[in-house]
Amino acid sequence: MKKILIADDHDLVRETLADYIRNAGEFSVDQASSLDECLDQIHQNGAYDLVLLDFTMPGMTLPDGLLHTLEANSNHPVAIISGTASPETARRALASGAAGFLPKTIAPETLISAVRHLLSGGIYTPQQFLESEKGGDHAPHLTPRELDVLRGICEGKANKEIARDLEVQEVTIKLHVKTLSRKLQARNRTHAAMIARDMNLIWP
Amino acid sequence: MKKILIADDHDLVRETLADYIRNAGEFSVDQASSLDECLDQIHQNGAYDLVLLDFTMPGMTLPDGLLHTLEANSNHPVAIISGTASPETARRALASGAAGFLPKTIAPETLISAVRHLLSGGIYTPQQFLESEKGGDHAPHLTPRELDVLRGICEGKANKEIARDLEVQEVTIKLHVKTLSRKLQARNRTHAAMIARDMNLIWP
DNA sequence: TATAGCCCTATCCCTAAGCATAGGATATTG
DNA sequence: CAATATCCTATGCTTAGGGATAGGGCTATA
Repeated sequence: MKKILIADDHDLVRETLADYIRNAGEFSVDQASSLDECLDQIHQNGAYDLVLLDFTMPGMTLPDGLLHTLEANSNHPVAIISGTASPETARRALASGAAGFLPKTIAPETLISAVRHLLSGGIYTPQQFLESEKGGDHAPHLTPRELDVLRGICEGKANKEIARDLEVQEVTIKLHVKTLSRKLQARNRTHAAMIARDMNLIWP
Repeated sequence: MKKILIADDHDLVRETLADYIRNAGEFSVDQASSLDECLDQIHQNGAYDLVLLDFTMPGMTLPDGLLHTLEANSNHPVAIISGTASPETARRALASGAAGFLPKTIAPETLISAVRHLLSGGIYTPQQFLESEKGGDHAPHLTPRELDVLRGICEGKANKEIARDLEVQEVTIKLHVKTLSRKLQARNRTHAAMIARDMNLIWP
């Protein structure tokens, strides 16, 4: 029987979901409620045949959280499951090596068939997320430093303050703000903050 | 048999959840996948004994979405259910007339008992959300105009741009930005945007 | 009618943000 | 080694954001 791990911090959602998948009778399901717990489970129980990762759980980021999980799971399929899904995010997830992207808006029966498909090595993405695949829309790669600055922006800090925290000059922060805004295609810091949140780029 | 309406845009979550509650054998459960659909259901089928409203669904805002639902449902209990729950938000929901606040992190069995409690006219809130009840932390009331400006801020627009859209002078926007930032206790527009998103004050 | 809340405007001011350009210091890697 | 990427700094500039203060007009309501 195939082993599946579901990682989601919402007990209510995760457990009813795990129940539902178990009731299909074909899978054994384990659970985790954070990224750390997820990695622990994998290390303890060995690689799973499929890992379903919630996009908005403690410790989860894109792409790092996904990459860590893939590595820990010996590159067995890992799919992202999310409620607040944008096509852009879906593409980022797939580009980073996810085997699938499952919005929580899909029907339960569809989920089961998606799981079967993923277990047999397939890639699953709903049509609507592939249709809007406008060309040249790369997943922006932010450097560690840029992420530091982005974190500060998201907390509403001023450049000067971020500079103090990171122990660099204010001009340097301005530089990072400019470049990361370009990469995110944001028109200013506020926009960048909102985009960052949409994309789950940061984690407090 | 008590009638319950669950409104959540995530089919997967809503349906597995509805199943779970139905399996308790005490309730009949209807579903809606947006605020509008929720209001429609109430108008068509009459008031429900309990409505569970997802916090992050199309059309949902606090407090307006909640108030509309309460009104439509003849003030029968309406509870908010949310994944991204902050104590602050919980307090805002309760202050606006919600009968309860159910984070999606609660255990499924706890949910059932909470539902029973709500149906008998009680108020349900997890302890942790009441404990951190620091005094004097009012739910900020933003005027319609302030919400308009806030929407613009969240889209990364400049004051000048917002002014053009709303057909007023730029100074007016600055005024609104200042006052709404005060009300939200934000240090600047970026911070205000993040807080607004946390509190679900805005909807595109 | 008086009070209060909301909305709009004006003027003055200072600081923060953002852009461009240029250069130096490290690392890593083909 | 040369190429690349990242990070930091500097100078100079323009515009945007944010704050204080002081009005006027409107509407609902006590």
